[in-house]
Amino acid sequence: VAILDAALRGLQEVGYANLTTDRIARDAGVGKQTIYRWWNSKADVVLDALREHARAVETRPTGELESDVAAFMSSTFRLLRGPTGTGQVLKALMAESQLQAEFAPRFASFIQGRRDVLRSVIERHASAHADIDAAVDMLFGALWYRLLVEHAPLVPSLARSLARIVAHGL
Amino acid sequence: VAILDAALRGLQEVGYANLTTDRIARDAGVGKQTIYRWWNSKADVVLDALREHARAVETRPTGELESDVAAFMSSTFRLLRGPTGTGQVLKALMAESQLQAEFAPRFASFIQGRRDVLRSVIERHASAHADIDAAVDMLFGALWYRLLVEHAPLVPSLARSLARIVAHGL
Amino acid sequence: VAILDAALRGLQEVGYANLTTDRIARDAGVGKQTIYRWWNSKADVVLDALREHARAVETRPTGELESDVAAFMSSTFRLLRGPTGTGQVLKALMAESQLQAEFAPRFASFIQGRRDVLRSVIERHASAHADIDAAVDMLFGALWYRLLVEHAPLVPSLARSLARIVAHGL
Amino acid sequence: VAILDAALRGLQEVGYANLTTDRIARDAGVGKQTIYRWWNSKADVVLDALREHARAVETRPTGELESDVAAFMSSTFRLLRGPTGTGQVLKALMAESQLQAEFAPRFASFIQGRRDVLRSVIERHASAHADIDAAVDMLFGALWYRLLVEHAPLVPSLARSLARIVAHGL
DNA sequence: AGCTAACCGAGACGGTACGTCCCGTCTTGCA
DNA sequence: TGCAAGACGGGACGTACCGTCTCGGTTAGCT
Repeated sequence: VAILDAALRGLQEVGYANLTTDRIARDAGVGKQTIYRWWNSKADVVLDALREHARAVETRPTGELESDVAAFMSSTFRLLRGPTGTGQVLKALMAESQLQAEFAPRFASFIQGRRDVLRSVIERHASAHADIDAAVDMLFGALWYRLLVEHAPLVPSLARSLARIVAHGL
Repeated sequence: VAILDAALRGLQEVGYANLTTDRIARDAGVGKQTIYRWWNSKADVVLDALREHARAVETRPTGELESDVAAFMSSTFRLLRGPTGTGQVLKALMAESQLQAEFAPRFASFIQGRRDVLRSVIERHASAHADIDAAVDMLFGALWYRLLVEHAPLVPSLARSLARIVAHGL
Repeated sequence: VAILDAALRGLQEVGYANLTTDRIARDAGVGKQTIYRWWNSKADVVLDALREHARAVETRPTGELESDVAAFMSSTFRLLRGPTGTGQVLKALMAESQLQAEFAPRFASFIQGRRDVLRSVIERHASAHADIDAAVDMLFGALWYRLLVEHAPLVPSLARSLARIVAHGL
Repeated sequence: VAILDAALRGLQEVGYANLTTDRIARDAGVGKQTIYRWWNSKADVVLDALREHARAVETRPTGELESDVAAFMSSTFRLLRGPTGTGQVLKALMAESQLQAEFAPRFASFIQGRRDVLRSVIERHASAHADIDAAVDMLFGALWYRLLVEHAPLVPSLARSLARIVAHGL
């Protein structure tokens, strides 16, 4: 509702770190208590506000494991680098989930949702005995690792490299 | 010095999130100012306190890429799961580096040190045109991903799976 | 009605200061709105709940000013020290009337009622030119002063002392 | 210090009921914590801010009980009606001491200080066996009663009436 | 040996955000 | 249709830490 909108607006204006509960409340024209009634912390609000963004990543199958994976990763990269600052927000949520124990499970379930999508993409092609979990961890792991450490950008060529290695390695 | 000891002690007693500068100062029998004279935040103190732990991961080369990588990853996993809570602290530092912009570069350089070690392990065997950066990102990425999200533990069998996929995929 | 009962029950269980409108409503099995429809604040509810208690103080005239006054004051003291906590509640209402401007006139009219009773007791005996208002203020004043400050209890001997001074002084 | 000044300023600008801890802190250019470090509530701050005002009431003895008492009461009335709003603030403090149990003893000791002054005035003349406590209660009682209920103002003629009754009654 | 200067513990300080509490009003859904 | 139930906007509260700033006592070095 208005609270989620206010949260997104605040994220773009001042960034997650400077986003306060008071600010969201004021922007949304809402009492602080109303926020605490429905969520446990600003992290939960932001996670909710973000959920719909994530749905945007969809790929239709081609015939090949490598190209499917490359397409999926590319599409995700694009979202994260996009103008909505989704990447920056996800970084902050990952951080919050480390520091606020009670937020962690809710964030983990969001992550699990993404894993399931990628897993189903791989399962379309992979042999049954392959270690798909490890592959998913490597793909998303590389993504998160670059996102968090920022030693290098999430460029399309990386998506292709990752896809190639996994496709050959499985 | 005594400050680093107090920091480590505090980490094990209350965890990173509940560790405050005041607490470290009191535990170390030191004025807060003395801490700020040498470090910029508790994250820097903890990073310093941690640096020596990381040096423990060393592997001597065998003849094979796959087994070298598996050994390196296994050894790292062991450290992270160890009784000193190194894994937990690293998670918290990664989190802090997202929320405190000025800490990020110092943490990134710590990360880069680890990358360099793994990279040199791979370079002993890989062909020159292989995408080693992507491989390193996948290996460390998978590690961090599991460490942060905790959807599955860092078991030795994962180390072997990761090594196999990378060795075949490169 | 049930609301007044719930208010009295609440007063004895948690005291005036911790009595909230929500609590009265919940205890009475009533919507908060229903309370606000008939009263302006919890102070008004409590004042209503209290009114009947006050009627209990009645004295029949003897022949003497001093003994009539002593009897009236004694009787009032007895009520205030009684097991219903009337004294405690009155203190709280006096407090509320200081902090909530719109409640003050309603409380003042309650007070005026008591003044009228005492005044008529004195007028039975006093000479017309005596300053009865001052006497009433002194008598009730001493009562309220001890009630509010609690530097000493409202014992019967005080009632006699007050009556003696006023009777001789007028 | 600056906090007490800010409190007094705030009292005159918005009155006790609308005076908030945040406001005092902001006006004084001070962190809220600093206030809570030295006082327990805004009531304590205000009580402190007020203490010096009270010292202003001093009377030198004449030869007569009645005139001494009348002078003391008159002088006190003048202070309470004065332009600093001392009377209004005292009302609010009396109210607070009813609603905040832990403030009550501190306020009571302030009250006791005033009692001691009046008592010593009376003791200069009164016979040893007279009930001076009752007299003090009546005098200050009448004062507080009118101050709190506001059924009539604290005019000098009242001071004279009270003094006469007490002087004749003792 | 005495005097001075640097250092450092202790912790008060200005400041910001937090999460809770209660108020008095507004909305919903059952009877 | 009326009322219980309770969500809501609002705003003060008291607490927790942050990073900076005094304040004294101690110590080390210089005279």
